[in-house]
Amino acid sequence: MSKEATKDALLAAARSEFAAHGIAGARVDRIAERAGVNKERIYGYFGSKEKLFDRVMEVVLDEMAEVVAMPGDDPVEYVGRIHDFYLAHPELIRLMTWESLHYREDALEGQHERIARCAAKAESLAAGLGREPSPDVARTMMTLIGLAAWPMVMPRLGRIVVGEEFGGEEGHLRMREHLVDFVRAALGRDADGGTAENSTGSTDGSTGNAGSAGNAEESGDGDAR
Amino acid sequence: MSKEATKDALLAAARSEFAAHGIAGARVDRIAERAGVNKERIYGYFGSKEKLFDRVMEVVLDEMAEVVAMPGDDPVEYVGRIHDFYLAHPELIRLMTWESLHYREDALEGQHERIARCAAKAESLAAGLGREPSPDVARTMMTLIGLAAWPMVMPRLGRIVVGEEFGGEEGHLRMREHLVDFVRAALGRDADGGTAENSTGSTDGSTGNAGSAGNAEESGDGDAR
DNA sequence: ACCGTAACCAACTATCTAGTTGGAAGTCAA
DNA sequence: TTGACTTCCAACTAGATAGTTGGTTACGGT
Repeated sequence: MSKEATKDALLAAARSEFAAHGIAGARVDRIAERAGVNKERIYGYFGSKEKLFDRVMEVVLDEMAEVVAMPGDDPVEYVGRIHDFYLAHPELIRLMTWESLHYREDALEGQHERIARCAAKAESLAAGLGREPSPDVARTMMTLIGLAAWPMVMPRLGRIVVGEEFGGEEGHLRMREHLVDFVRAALGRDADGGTAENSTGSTDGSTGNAGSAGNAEESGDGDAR
Repeated sequence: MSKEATKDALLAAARSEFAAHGIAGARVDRIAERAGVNKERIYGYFGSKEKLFDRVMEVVLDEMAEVVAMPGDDPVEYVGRIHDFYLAHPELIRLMTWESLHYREDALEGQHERIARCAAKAESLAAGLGREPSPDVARTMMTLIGLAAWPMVMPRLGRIVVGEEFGGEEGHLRMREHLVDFVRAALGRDADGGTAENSTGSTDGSTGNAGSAGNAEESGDGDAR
């Protein structure tokens, strides 16, 4: 096994382990075992458990930036898309959440580039909104990401607030529709986007929009907790 | 020291410890020490570290329900209010977050009553929105909570997306305004009172037209499942 | 005072865990 | 082959940690 392959195996194993148990809960022995590599390699290549976590997070943050990329021409459907992605890749959002709890002020490697890249994305969103790039557009982007991710971040709260029907495939679909509608209203986009459906200020039909959404799921990514 | 006082001291200490370090990261010795109580009492009264965490969470969830209570007559300012509360009580949101990562399907004690109580709140929100209580109103409530909490849940993401100015008192204030505007637009409530002078100026665009948008949707076929 | 019950605690233990060590097995060049 | 270098690993260690134990102190009734 080459050096790189070993490192990759460790990173992949660490990713699952950290996603499932967080930093404190993760066990280096489990990581090594799952990677089929001797534990000592973790220290040889990464230095410590925590540094390994940081390396994992750097990759994850980049992926995150990738996903969140290109709000494209339709900020509304954008939210649906992110939502679906998070739903299909729970471990991504779990890692983000662990990281946020760990949150130390000192930046992760490459933070600066990530910020820069993100600024580019915000420009794209600004274009989609027909506005100039500005901190406020960036805040909108932050908010859209939050809306899409929230149901997956706080499942128990969801069950408390929404009730039993929060969960399940059906529940997720309903939530998705709700989010898309919410954002549509917030951004004041009455169907100007190419979507076929009539925006209907007046409720009723409801379902119409969800259909337009282009696929929803695609379950992938095993790694359940 | 009476039994109750000891238990309370332990719960309070546990709350800080768990908020700071999570379940796996928390140390029972630290909890006992901070409570000024012998560690063994934790096992005597609560059974285990994990059960202690559950007890803490039951209290926290109740508080959460309390805060989230009474959307009252103005759903828009409601979001600002929750936002401020979370900002002022970070440990509450941290505990919620740890818990969500821990998430085991089996409900915490009293989950049912919490759900019931929350349903009552949703009714209040429905009234504020001028709509009938429905699962969709509950979803709106979930979304509003998410909007208010998101910046505190994902500070690092905030810094990446929004940039340096995300943090600090100024940053929080800006975010708050943004959120309130966003919700106002989404719920189609024109500004009544003199809230929020629009600092960013950005705001305007949406508010106007969004008013028309009115409500979002109500799913036709009642409840699934 | 006496007794039973319940709160309390110092010290202990069995286990677990991050991190280390010293050397074996490959790799490549001369 | 030799020798320098790198990747790899089984076994080890020092310290931490959740959970126990056995006994002591406070308390409330009779």
